[in-house]
Formats: sequence, C-alpha cells, structure tokens
Amino acid sequence: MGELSTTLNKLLDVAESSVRLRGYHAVSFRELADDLGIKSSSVHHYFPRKEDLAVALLRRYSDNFFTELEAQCEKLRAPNTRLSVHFKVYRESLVTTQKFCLCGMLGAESGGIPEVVGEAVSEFFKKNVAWVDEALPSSLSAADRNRKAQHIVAAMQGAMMMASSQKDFKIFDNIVRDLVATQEV
Amino acid sequence: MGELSTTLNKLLDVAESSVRLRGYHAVSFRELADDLGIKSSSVHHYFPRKEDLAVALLRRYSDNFFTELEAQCEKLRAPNTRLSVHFKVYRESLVTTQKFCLCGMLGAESGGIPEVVGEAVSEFFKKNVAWVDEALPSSLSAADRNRKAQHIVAAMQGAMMMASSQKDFKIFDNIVRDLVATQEV
DNA sequence: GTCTATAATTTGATAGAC
DNA sequence: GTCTATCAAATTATAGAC
Repeated sequence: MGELSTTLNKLLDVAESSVRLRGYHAVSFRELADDLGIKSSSVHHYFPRKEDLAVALLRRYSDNFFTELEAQCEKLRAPNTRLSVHFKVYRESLVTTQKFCLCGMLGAESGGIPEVVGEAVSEFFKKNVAWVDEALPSSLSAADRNRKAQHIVAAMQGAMMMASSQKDFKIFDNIVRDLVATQEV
Repeated sequence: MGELSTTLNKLLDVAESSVRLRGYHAVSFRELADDLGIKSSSVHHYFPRKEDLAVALLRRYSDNFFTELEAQCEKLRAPNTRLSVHFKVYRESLVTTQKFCLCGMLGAESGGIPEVVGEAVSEFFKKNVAWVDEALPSSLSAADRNRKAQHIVAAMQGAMMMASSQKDFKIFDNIVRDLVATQEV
C-alpha cells in the first residue's frame, strides 16, 4: 500500500491534523512549515493561498472517507450493515486520530472562511447524507429516509464535537449507541 | 425588561454575533471596536484579554439560555412539554439570529482556544445535557436517560451546524422532526 | 471611559536566487 | 522544490493623556 511520504503528503497530513484540532484561522503556513522543517514560502509553492490548501484538504478527506466506507462494506459483505459501517468508520476517525471531523470543524466556521472552502464542506455533507440515505431501508418513504439520514449525520457530528470538547470519547459511543437503538439499525 | 444599551452590552452583542458566525480566531478587537465606533483600546478596557471577553460571552449566553428555558416552561405550564420547549428555544436562537450556537462553535474549536474558554464550553454542555436529562420520562433508567439526553443535545448541535453550513435552516427543522419522532416526545 | 500612540509579533503572500 | 528576503497588513496587547 505504498504510503508516499513526499513533502506534499506530509504537508497535507500536518495541515489536516492542525485544522481538525484548532480550526481554519488558528493554523498558519509558518507553523505548518515549522512542523515539516521547511520554510513558509515552500508551503506557498504547493498552495499559493490558504484557501487552496483547505480545498485540497477537503478533497482528500472526502475521497478517503467515501473510499473507506465502500472498502469496509466490501469487507463485511452483509448488505444490511452499511449503516453500522458508517458508524464504525466515523468512530475510527475520531478515536484513532483523537480529532474532530474536518468538515464538522469547517462547517462550524463556514461563516468565516473563503466561499470555495465552505462550498466544499457543504458538498461533503450532501454526499454524506446521500450515502446514509441509501443505506436506510427502502421500505421507508423518501422523505422519511432523508430526514433520518440528516438526523444520523447531524447526531454523529454533534457527538464528535461534544466528545472532543469534553475530551471524553465515551460520549461519542454513548450517543451512537442510543442512535442505533432509536433507529433500530 | 430594561434593555441596557450601554457600550458594554453593545460590545457583548456584536462580539457574540461575530464569534457565532465566524469563530474565535476570526474575530479581532479592532473589528469589534469598528462596529461600535470606538477604538480597540477601549475594548481592552472592558476585557483586557480576548479570553476574558470569550468567557464573559459564554457566561451571558449560558445564563440567557437556561433562563429562557425556564421562562418558556413557566409560560406553557404543561409539565411534559419541557423537551419541546428545549427544541423551540434552540430553534428560535438559530432562526431569528441566523447564527450557530456559541458553544457549538467554540466546542468545535476547543482544541485551539484558551483553556478557560474551553472549560466554560464544556460546562455549558454538561448543564444542557443535565437539563434535558431531567426533562426525560423518569420511567427510563438513569443510564438510558443520560444517553438519550446526550443524543438529543448532540443531534441539535449537529443540526444547527449543518443548517448554518448549508445555509438552509429547514435542515434543522427536518432533523428535529425526526428526532422528536424517534424519541416519541 | 475613551482616546492617541506605540510596541512586539504574526500573518498571508510575493519576488527572485540557487 | 527550497531558500532568503521582504512586505503590507493585521493582531494582541500596554502606557499614559484627557
């Protein structure tokens, strides 16, 4: 699984980590450069403006997320567990990285970030809701499925936010457990 | 009823609005001062450091929120509608101000803000969950009530975030509708 | 309580050498 | 692709006059 550890990849890694932890405006090119042992002008070589970096971050994050979703579904095979795969992938992302969702962070800050960045976040949520929608039983009406899908994504985002705010990741598990119970997944 | 329109109150108003819209690090004393037609040094007169302002903001926000919750409950009287009052008060806050919850914003950013500010946010969520917990039917076990309360608060936070990120406040209503349906409030 | 003045630092960004 | 050098602007503050 050739992990390319180029400067670009390391830059994206440290940038994603920083934004997920502290938010868009708390992260500076200088700081990212320091983390990599390069200069901030080198960061500008990859991403002329900060919003370019954020858009690249969102693109990679979204691609990884939906790819991982499908990969885990493939691995499990049983067709009715797609929703539990969604919970699992989110949980892994939260617990192993100890960080909030990139889109949850930028979604919260959407009133204060460049428009292209906010649009990419909005796209992620639309795709995410659509994915959950498809994973829901087709016996439900389209309107009910959509509402449920929005509810599930919102609850997980809120759960991650509260867990990371209170530095207690058990909060996330408790909320998902209740979510699963009420949705009868 | 005495709406005190002192400089201090106007400052808190504009600061709350700015932070809820754009986040902690996107807001500067200079900008707040400009909004009020004063100088940034005058803002420092009220709040020496930025974190002092944020803590004052959280204190006022939390006080207003729980006061409003009780006031609305008094007005309605029926003892079993406390949960719907919670939904209503949050909705009012979102829709009339067109802004995300102050604590949702700072909760997301909690990894990058001063510790005292993060602690105040965490306090708000603990109180909020406790309030919802008490509003839940006492027929439930304490553990179930707690999980459900966490779920409800998380879902509403996520709903507000997604609604404000996608600039579509109907998203909030849809999620709450499904939340109410599954909780059978 | 508000101002002027100022300071030290950081920030996002660019030009151009190697 | 990385660096040095530089910039203009912004940011968090402080000291002290009025």
